[in-house]
Amino acid sequence: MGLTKSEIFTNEQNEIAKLAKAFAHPARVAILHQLFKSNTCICGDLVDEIGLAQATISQHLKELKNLELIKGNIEGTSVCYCINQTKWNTMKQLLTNFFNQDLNSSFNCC
Amino acid sequence: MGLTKSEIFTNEQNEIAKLAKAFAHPARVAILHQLFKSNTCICGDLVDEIGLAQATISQHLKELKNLELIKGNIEGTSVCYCINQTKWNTMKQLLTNFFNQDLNSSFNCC
DNA sequence: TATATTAATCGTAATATTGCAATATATAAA
DNA sequence: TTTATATATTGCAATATTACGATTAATATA
Repeated sequence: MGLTKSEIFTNEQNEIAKLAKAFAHPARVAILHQLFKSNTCICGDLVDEIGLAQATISQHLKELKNLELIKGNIEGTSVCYCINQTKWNTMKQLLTNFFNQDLNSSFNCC
Repeated sequence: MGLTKSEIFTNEQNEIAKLAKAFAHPARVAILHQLFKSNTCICGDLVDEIGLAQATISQHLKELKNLELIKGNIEGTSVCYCINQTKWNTMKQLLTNFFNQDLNSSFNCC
């Protein structure tokens, strides 16, 4: 128990859920906000900007990187992160399609 | 520890995260798919359609109801659920705005 | 009224997530 | 080469989530 039964859902449903998880924590939303807002996207800057420990930020960055929503680039001792625009766009497509699906009819029981 | 530090994030960041959680599990995505697809949206039908126990479906429905993304309507012994279109639209607005934010510049370190 | 049907709630086990201190790693600078 | 700087990883504690059997509550039907 406690284990999500992925096998009973469609690939699309699992993919939507997986991507939505990226935004399901305010720290990751804050990181993404920052990456959009700023040209410099050094990990240390994110730690300063958001008030969480370095280890915690690093962990959230790893999750976003695993989903390929961001890319990291080593620059000396620091790492420069930025949005992976290609993946961001396919994610956007999938999620907005989900949001924009129409009700089958005007019938509404509630 | 293990407790999300909501107070260090903006209201918008917390709200995005809270709503994204609704879609962060395939069972809830499946429930919403079903509610969009079908006129009849009886809880028992969802249990049959999706292969999870009644208690589990009921719990997921409760979360969606708490977020006000769906409404429930008692009909005899059964309960008819459907999308709360007003809330769905405000959610859609918030999330798509987030997805559509532009990069500050064409500069890209990666 | 007694019984069946439907959904919510409770209790609990298993698993996942969040957060951080401590440590490891890797590069830059002295 | 030694030291400083920046990030990743490890280990662990606290909390949250997921799933389901059992039970409860509420209505419908016989």
